[in-house]
Amino acid sequence: MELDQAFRSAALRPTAQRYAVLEFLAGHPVHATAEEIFRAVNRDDPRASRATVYNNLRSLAKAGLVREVMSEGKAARFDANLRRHHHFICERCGAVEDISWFDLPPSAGRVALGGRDVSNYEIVFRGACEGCRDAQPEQGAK
Amino acid sequence: MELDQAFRSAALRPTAQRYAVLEFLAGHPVHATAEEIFRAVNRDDPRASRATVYNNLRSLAKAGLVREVMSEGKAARFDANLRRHHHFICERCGAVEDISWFDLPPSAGRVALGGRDVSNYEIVFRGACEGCRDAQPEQGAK
DNA sequence: ACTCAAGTTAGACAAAATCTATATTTAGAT
DNA sequence: ATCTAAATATAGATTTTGTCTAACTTGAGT
Repeated sequence: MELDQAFRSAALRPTAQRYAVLEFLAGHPVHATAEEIFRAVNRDDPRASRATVYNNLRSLAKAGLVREVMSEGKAARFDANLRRHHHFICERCGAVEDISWFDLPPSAGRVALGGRDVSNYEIVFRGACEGCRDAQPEQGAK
Repeated sequence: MELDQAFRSAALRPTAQRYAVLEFLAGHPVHATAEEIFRAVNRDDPRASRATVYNNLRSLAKAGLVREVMSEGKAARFDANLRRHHHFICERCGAVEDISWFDLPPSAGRVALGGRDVSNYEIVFRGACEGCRDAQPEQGAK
């Protein structure tokens, strides 16, 4: 499976717990919180303590197999989508969706960025997702 | 002062505590955490409890005068939202800097965004800020 | 089999945010 | 000016999120 591949190329030991964390994230592209991952991993067998989940999220992140995505709520969220992508946040239902990658025109922001050395960027869009857009346009009063 | 203006147009009561929170954020564009705001506000007079600071950050955010900016650490960070802007995060020193606003070309991402209704967006750049770029290129071992 | 380092663990701890119940302030009516 | 209802503020308890510690387990290399 390609997860083994990922571990090998990252020179990271694929322990049962670590594997389970990565497997969950790879199979659930929903930007799970550490707590959700903890519960999911413990539903199946290789039990992992909270500390282990946090430890592994950190080692996976350091190896580049997972990344912590910025989020508005208090709990950190993680993502195993290794392809570059942008994000869309629905302001009505709170869903966070991946947007497939497109480049900014090379000139964009050249002036605004001044002497900074940009190695990466990401666009975060906000608005109404398809589901919410089709629902009640505003719900009047409340 | 323009803050009164802001309160009036948001139909939000400018209580001493609320005013102090907004004033601090407007005067310190550094993406403060709630804790920093709490301490700053209590250095001067109108003392505010922690709960009040959180309450006011939320009411100000709902009124659009302030916004919670996404951040990597665990503590939420806030920004007085008087001008639209992008962000730059230095991957070496962790600084978060504001980048003056520029629009995305209207066609950008049209396909990738599908049927979503975008009402706003923000670009987050990463890399080395001017200070870090000029410092040691990598620092060898560590 | 023995050793050492990496990994895991439970639970204590700390930090960040929210909640609760009460007190205070304010805007508007009288 | 006084009263009342709604909005706001408060201290402290509580919950949620994340980190730390110290003991235990595992496995690769010898």
